[in-house]
Amino acid sequence: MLEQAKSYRTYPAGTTIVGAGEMLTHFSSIVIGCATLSRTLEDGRRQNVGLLLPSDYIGRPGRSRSAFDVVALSDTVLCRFERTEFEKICRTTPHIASRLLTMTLDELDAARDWTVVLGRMTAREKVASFLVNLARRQSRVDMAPLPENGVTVRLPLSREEMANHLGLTIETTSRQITALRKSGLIDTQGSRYIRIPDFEALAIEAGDDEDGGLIV
Amino acid sequence: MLEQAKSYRTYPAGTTIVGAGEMLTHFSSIVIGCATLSRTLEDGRRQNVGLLLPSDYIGRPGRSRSAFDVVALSDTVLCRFERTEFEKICRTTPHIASRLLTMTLDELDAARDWTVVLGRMTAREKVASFLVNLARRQSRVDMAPLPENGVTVRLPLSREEMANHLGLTIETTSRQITALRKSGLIDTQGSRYIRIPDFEALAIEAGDDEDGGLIV
DNA sequence: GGGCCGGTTTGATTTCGATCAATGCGGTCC
DNA sequence: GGACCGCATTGATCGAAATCAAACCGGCCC
Repeated sequence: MLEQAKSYRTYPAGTTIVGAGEMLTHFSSIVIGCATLSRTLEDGRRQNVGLLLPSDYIGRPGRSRSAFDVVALSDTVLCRFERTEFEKICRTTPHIASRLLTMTLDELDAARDWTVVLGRMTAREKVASFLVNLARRQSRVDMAPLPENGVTVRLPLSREEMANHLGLTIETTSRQITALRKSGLIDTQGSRYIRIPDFEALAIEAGDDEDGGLIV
Repeated sequence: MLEQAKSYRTYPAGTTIVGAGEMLTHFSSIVIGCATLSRTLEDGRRQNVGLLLPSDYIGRPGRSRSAFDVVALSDTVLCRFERTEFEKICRTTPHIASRLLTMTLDELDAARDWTVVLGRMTAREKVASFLVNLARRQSRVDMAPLPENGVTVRLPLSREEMANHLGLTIETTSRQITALRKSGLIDTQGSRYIRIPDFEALAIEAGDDEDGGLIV
């Protein structure tokens, strides 16, 4: 059933996997790599609405077109099911459907959490929140708990893509990273690696009252 | 089955239906009224992450606590199912589960759309977007198509709640409404009624390239 | 009526992030 | 090596929205 319908496909970094409004022939999940879900306004303003990491899925049963652009940030391998085939599987395998619902509800919570960041946080808090979220997700993907002292995060995005995620410009994003470094909250190693010496301290800077449990 | 497990409950305007982090004993849907889904940061900043109108639901199978505050804006009647009972129904009635998935996917798209508004739009565009969205949703609830000329929207929220929805302050929200009125894009009748003489014009102001079809 | 009270509007000023504009930095190609 | 190119950082200035502060308005109670 599931096994037979499965196929894999690789997208090089920078490729558009699906454009907004285009047909989504497959339901896929990310095996390796990283992609963004974004929208571009006519005048060129762009906003990322999601960051897809391994185990995240693309596409949805019952909707044939994508509402957003899906762009591979790094070389990305997708595990794919033909959409109508997948819908059939959903109907006949309650367990899959229920798992999908749980994942979707989690994504909904994450999207709403992000809404708070975009609507009410300062540039500094936005950057701090993003790093905290990314560190949590990466530790979850790696199946390793956050080390007590010193986490290193690999940024899968350029400054421009970070800015699009945060609703900021490249310049302010860069300035805030510099500012966080000067405050001793982070350490930079090239532009793609950030070490967080005290995770709790950064989480506080992110205005994150919640206990950042790994399992959400 | 469904019929027997059902109960109704009314919440007066201003009441908190569930607080963030509290137990969610029921899965409910709004019958009459209007509620917000919001989060408050320690320093008092507040962001609405959703506006719940009739037919929207509150709660989720598989999660016992609410991630957000749910507050009734007007007197609100909920149709409720005991949560564990509802989960049982979901497992045994694939049709319900699949309907719930569709609704959740729609909410996810809406949350992501809103993310774009919060992240990249100006105050004027935010207010215009909100009015356009609200008009579309109200016309859907009323099951009536948007009249070609002149829609009147009843705002179920105060300026403060609008500001919390838009990631703005009360003052800028109010100023933008005044500005849209002076531009002839809207007409105000008291602070809770807004008439939109030319819906398309307002949609353009909202940076809305999409054809705002009623059925999404 | 008059006074109060909550919400809304309007005004003056400040501030944070955007914009405009260099400069820096690492990699690659000649 | 040197020139170039794409990205990132830093600097100077501008502007949109926040903040501070004052009217305004409608409803309600005395």
